[in-house]
Amino acid sequence: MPETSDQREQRLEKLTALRAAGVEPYPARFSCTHSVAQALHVFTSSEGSAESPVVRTAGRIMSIRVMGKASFAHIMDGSGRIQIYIRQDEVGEQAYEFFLKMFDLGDFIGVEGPLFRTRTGEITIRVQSFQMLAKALRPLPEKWHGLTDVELRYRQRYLDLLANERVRRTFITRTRIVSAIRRFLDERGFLEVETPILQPIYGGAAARPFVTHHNALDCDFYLRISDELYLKRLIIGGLERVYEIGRDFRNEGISTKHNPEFTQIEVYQAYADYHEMMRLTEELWSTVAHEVLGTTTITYQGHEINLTPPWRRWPMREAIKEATGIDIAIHTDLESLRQQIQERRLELDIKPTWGKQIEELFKEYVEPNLIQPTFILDYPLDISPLAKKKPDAPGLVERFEFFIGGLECGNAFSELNDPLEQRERFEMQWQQLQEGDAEAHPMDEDWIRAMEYGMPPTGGLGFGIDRMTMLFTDNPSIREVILFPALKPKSGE
RNA sequence: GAGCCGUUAGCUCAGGAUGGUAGAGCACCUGCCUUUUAAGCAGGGAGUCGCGCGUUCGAGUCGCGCACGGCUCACCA
Repeated sequence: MPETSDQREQRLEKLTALRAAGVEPYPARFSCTHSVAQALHVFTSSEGSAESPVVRTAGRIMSIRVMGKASFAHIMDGSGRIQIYIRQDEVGEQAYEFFLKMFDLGDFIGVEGPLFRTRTGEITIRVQSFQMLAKALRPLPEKWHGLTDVELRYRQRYLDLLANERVRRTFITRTRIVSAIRRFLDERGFLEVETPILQPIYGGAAARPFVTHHNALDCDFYLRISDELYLKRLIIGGLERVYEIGRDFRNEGISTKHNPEFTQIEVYQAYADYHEMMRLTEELWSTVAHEVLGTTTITYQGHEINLTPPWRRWPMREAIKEATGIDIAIHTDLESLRQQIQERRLELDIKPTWGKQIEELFKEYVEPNLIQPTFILDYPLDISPLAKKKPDAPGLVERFEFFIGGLECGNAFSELNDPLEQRERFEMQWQQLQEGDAEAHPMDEDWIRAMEYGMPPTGGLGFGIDRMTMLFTDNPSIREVILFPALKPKSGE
């Protein structure tokens, strides 16, 4: 083998040599009797009996230690990692030489042989025969430090998953969370449904959409910013408990808490109100935590957080009053609210409406301190065009958001089901759109028409699966819980 | 969009204030080694120092611009 500098070149030469020797480096199949985890288990449970079990298993070579006429290696499959032991006198001189010359870290190998325990106590396969299952042409990340370069980890997530056990666990947990949510809702009679991602009018949230074009129809579509208005059409249609887990798209800045595409669940239940949705929320989160993590206490960024119901219910009015001294039930117009902010010398951006100003006040002075699970109740009407008015509370709606670990996790309300009022709300939004608010809700005549056929009282809830996963896996950035987070393409690629 | 920081071998990182032949560990190649496990020992190969322009006799190092990334802020139900 000529010496070349490039490891890929060297491996390509091995590939050629394999084929020249009549060995297919990418065979179609290899039948295993055991996964790696099963092999370990079968040995443990048979230890002490006369015959040691023979297994046939496969995996990726993660380390090799050559000691002359015998070698050790570790192989890894999806279930775990096991050591293999290859001896020249066991497999023959030629086969042993073949192993040394042709196999590299990263290659997939199939092995067969009895299990034993080494002098240091590690369960090991004593290889009697082995086979190349797939040749790797590029070297793996470093075995000790793994892969730490954040950009490489995101752009080549497969390497991150290979090298970093914690990352693997995070994404397995994410999948289990979603399964547990489905189980929870299915058991309670909710139907999982699918609604359009390409929508002629976007809505259900305040956000700027992505626009795309349909060639055959020659018209623009928006990628949905939420599922809300379609799911509520299903409520009108008599599907009284529905949910959807799916991707939403918002054309906004990227941060540790925002990815332009993210996964949200939305749940709607006829004849429920927002109090009912609070009970559903705390029940769901604590049940899922218990199923996935085995506990309802999580640790997030150094905070111990208890998800056991009931969670704190805190009206926004009281929260703001406690944090700033301002009573929004007294200062019910923008002018007097601003005056209060000025008098108290609060550092705050100026917002164009009463509701937005309150929201700003809340975000600045209350939200960062909401570590234990908290429902914040009763939001300003002008930032909630789809929620039902709260009786005897002018300017407020029956809406809550919930916060855990300082993260805004979800949003819910008693759904507005009065079609005439819905029209007025949209007209208010249209006014804000005229005044330059790019996130104001667009008028949706088709939605109003649907509601005019009669919509039962309904509770609706939405929350982010990504942020839930962040909390459950103690990750501070949303990119750590999305397999392939949005990144700018490198120029030239 | 703004500020700060980062980008050196396949990977993890030194070097950079003070400009003068580009370094380490892992990985790779050669040799020795039949219970090792971050195996060991001896030897060896490997670089567009992110890209471009400039200053200089000379730039990984200094200056300017650009790209990508991270954090903070802005934006964001």
